[in-house]
Amino acid sequence: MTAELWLTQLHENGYRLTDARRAVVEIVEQSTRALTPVEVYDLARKKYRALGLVTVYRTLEKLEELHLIQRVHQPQGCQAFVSAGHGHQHLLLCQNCGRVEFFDGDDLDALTRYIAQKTGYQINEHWLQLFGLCMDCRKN
Amino acid sequence: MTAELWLTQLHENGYRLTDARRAVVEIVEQSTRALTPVEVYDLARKKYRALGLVTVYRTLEKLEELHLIQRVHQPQGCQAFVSAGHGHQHLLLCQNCGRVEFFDGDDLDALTRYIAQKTGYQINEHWLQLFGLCMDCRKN
DNA sequence: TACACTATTGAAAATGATTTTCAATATCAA
DNA sequence: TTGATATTGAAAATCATTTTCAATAGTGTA
Repeated sequence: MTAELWLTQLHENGYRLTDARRAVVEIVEQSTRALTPVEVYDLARKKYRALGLVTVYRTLEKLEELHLIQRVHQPQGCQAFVSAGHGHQHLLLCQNCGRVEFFDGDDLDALTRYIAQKTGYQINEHWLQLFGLCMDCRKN
Repeated sequence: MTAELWLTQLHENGYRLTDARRAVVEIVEQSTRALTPVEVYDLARKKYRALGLVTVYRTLEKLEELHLIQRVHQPQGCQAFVSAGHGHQHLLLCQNCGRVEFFDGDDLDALTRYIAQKTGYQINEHWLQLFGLCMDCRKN
């Protein structure tokens, strides 16, 4: 159960463990889709009715700060978060159901070196994201 | 003067040419940085005082629809637009001054095929963006 | 276990970004 | 030149996010 690990992380970083945080963590950790704050709010309130939307925002902020979740950029908007992969990974998104997959194994070094040389930029970082249809969504 | 071309594009697509649109187009077309709607508004109002912010939004919407500009996604936010490159190109952003460069010549086919095979996804699209420091900003 | 300190909470209000509504105006084809 | 109508800016409405604040709950300590 990784939700426990997330809570441990929060605790080890000086944050208190509350029912509100537990509810948010449980929802976000086990989702295979990126969720917006309002979606998290709606889902987490099934576990903890008294939860406030503001607390969802605040909890997501902390989870992002601890690199447990990451923001997902999509053509439709950039407000959603998913549980973050480990190490340097990239996202593969299903355009139909929103399912998120991670992958690594990209080797952009050659490209990066080429572009750096051609443009004179010092390149520090890259974002790579693939979009498509997951196995399930291809079946219709 | 590409601004003229943009106006022609607008006209050919059934949109009228107005002073407001001319001012917005001129600003966005010649900028090397991504600009937010408010930034466009402030700059364009130097050319056309009566311009309204709403018209900026509406004009940006049309320019995006015609693929003359594109939205730029950054860690700080995703509200800014730049003039779009031709064909399939990617962005290289200066983390200091915001300057935007285009590049192509990425070959992600091998990676894409590999990920498709490994995950069962049908991959339709990819986003690749590099971040770094431009020549000028490296000098300090 | 009880306590005290203070981080955390939810509600309401404030802010910021974007969209809608609407009556006045400007564009453009005829 | 004119008339149909696309476009405009202002104000209001909406949606997302942040701030404020007093009440409450978590945590380490006694």
